[in-house]
Amino acid sequence: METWKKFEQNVVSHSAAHHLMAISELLASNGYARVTDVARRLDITRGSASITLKALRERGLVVEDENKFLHLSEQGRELANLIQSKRKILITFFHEILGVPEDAAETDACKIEHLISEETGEKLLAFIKFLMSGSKKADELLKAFNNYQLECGDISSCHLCFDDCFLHDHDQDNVE
Amino acid sequence: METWKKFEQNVVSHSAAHHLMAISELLASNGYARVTDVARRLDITRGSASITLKALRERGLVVEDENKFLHLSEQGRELANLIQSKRKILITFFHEILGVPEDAAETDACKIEHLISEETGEKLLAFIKFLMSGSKKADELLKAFNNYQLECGDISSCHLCFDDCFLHDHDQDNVE
DNA sequence: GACGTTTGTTTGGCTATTCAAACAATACGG
DNA sequence: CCGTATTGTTTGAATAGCCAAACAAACGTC
Repeated sequence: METWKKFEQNVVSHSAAHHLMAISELLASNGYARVTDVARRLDITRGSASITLKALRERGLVVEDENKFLHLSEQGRELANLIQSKRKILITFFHEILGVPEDAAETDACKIEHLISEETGEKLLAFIKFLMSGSKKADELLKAFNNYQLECGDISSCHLCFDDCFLHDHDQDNVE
Repeated sequence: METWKKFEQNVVSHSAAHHLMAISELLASNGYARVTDVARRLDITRGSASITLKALRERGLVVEDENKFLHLSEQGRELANLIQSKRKILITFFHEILGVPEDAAETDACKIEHLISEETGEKLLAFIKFLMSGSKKADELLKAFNNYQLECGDISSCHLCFDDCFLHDHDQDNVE
């Protein structure tokens, strides 16, 4: 399978992920979640929410009351938590560590939260924990990175020109 | 506009991005790129490629010869390079720095390369450059992170439980 | 020049996601 | 009991991608 086709092969789609998280958040804030509440929260029509939620019910991620109240199954809850964790990890990394403005960080995180693997999420979490552990080494490095960014002026002078920098270092390691 | 709806609002879709990159790579490796070549490279039918490439032609990202040979417009080339740069940056970060296995890093990068903003890409590039600059501080930190990872054993013991760790540090800063 | 291959396009079908609009069921007020 | 509002579902239409299959044009071979 070509790598690029794996884009669609995720546990849940972006839309489905947000339906699950909407239920989770509504339960936490309002105590209940119905089709209408999910639709309102996601700013889509009740019809759309109804259909998507029906599919999630059939997949066993969402459960419905006798009274039409929606709940997450154990599996659904785990999935929602997983994605929410990834989002928080990404926002923290982009904003707190890289210094991307908060709203841009949130947009980027929202786009990719349901796409990154558990493995990458875990490693990134470990990295963030390490950098924010308060250890002298980490603090110094973060400070140094801030200065480095300032020195570079607008890093935009570089404009994502990755190639020139150090891409082939590895190949050339052997050549030396 | 709800943040979560921005998922679809990108310069190009995942599919379109890969059509552009396929042309770019085919031109580099074979010297030419036709509809059939793009289709073969992406492992889709010629029909699908034909339609997607037609749309890209209409958007001015792809140009066609008198002889049906495909080329990228200036804009198309820039876009392809941008996305390719982001992919390389992401792979480097996931694999070289976080220690995610190479194929997992590539899969993750492929999924999100066309989604992250220029700003995040630039900051991430700066961060990578800084960490891989060979400076003593950076090297020590990377080594320390590796040890940290080993100590934690399988970080899976933590399982993306972001919340407990330090999420609310900021709110609590003020409380003290 | 007839036959087979390659190439590019078009068509019909499928899935997922959205909307708008129609509809049914339930509930509340008077 | 009638009218109105709320809720949830269904239906028809749109878009984006994909496939399979049919098709036309061009090229090669003998």
